[in-house]
Amino acid sequence: MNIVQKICTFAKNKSMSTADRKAREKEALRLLIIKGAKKLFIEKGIEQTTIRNIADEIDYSVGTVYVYFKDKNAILHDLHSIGFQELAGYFKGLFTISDPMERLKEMGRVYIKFALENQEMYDLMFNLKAPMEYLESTEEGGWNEGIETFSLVKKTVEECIRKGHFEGHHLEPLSFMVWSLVHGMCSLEIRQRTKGVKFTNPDTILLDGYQEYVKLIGKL
Amino acid sequence: MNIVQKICTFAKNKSMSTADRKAREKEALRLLIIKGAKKLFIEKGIEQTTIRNIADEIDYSVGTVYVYFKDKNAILHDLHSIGFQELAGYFKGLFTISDPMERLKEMGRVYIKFALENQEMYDLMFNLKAPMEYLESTEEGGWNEGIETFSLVKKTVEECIRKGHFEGHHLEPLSFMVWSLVHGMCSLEIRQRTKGVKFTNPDTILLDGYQEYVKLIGKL
DNA sequence: GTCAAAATATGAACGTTGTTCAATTTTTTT
DNA sequence: AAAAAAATTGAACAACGTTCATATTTTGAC
Repeated sequence: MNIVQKICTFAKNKSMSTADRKAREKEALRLLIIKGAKKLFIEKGIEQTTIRNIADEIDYSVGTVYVYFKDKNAILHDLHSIGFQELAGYFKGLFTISDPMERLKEMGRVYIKFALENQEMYDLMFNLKAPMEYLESTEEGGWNEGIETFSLVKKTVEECIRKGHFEGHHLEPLSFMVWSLVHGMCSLEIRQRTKGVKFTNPDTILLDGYQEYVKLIGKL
Repeated sequence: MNIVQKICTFAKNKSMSTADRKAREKEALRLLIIKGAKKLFIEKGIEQTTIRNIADEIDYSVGTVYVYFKDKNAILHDLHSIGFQELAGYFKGLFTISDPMERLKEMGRVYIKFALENQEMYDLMFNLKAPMEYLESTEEGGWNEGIETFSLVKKTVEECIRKGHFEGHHLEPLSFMVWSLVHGMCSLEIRQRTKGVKFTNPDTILLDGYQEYVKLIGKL
């Protein structure tokens, strides 16, 4: 079928239905792969999951996975994006809180909760190299997932400043500091750098640490 | 040579010299491997460095590497410990600063400087799973490297509290928060999660962010 | 100096990994 | 029903960490 025929095929409606179905099927299989991958990642860890595992899980062959994804990094990047969509969704839900200071505090709690309940996903979003390597291997713009989620924090900090809080502080570095503080706690915990450090109460050290931060900014 | 002979050999001094030399040579080769590994890690990244690369670098065979190290994780753990020794060394040097608040601020700057100048080492110390996996595979106590370094921060925070700073705050969660804040900034930067986030001044966002923290605790 | 034994070093071989691609099977169109 | 297109397959490849029987070197007693 040459290009002209393709255009004709595209023009006549009777064959549009099958083309649409094909597209839907392609998307469905893509999603099936992602879903299988996510299941295995959570079950046995990202590093312990192979492409063969994923193919087996969804009853397809290895080759098929590579038809739908350029490489393993592409799968990891897709899942990393899904993680950011979920986190950003939680953040957006917090905009019902009108007091920006309260909203900012709650954002941190939601962030920590998300990180602890989705440790493999969090790893993918913030610790692993794969998603960033995928971005560098393609020419499809920057790290929009992170930028957009961060902008929700920045917007909230901005409202705080406008309301008279954080006097003498600057929006961007302050927002970065806030993000870093919460990320740092989650990162240390998930990467096992709190184990062995004998805190008085190891089980609540994250929330206790966060409480110190809340106390701190409460004075500003 | 049976066990009795070994004890005899150990008892008589004339053969101690060669035994000592042997021990020194073993230690020297062990150090050679570590040094070669570190060089390659810095040159081409940890993930891109193979055991074969390391063996080639020091003109030994793969097998020899495995005589001196149980597995790759053992090498990574050794280097991770060396990193902590270096960082703890810098921290100890700061105890010439008598004002604990000034010392705490300087600790953060030194920490950030160390992280940015030794990104692969920092990754090993705080982001990679290998060193912790090694600890779990052996029964040789906990994560002393991290605990001891953290205790230097804790000690300084304690002095701050004693001097009347951080009123209403608690030592351990507060220290954890401080560490998390600085680690979070370094982790986000090193793992490329600041790239693409269009800060007004991307080159200085870490120090700018840290400055906000310094400003913050300066009021307490 | 000689020689057996102990210590050290070697690299071929194994099982897994991510990845590719010619061949096969299935679906669509004519 | 046949031809064309699309989708799927799994054997094969290179590279990885790791092992271990073999080879080499060093040691200590005579």
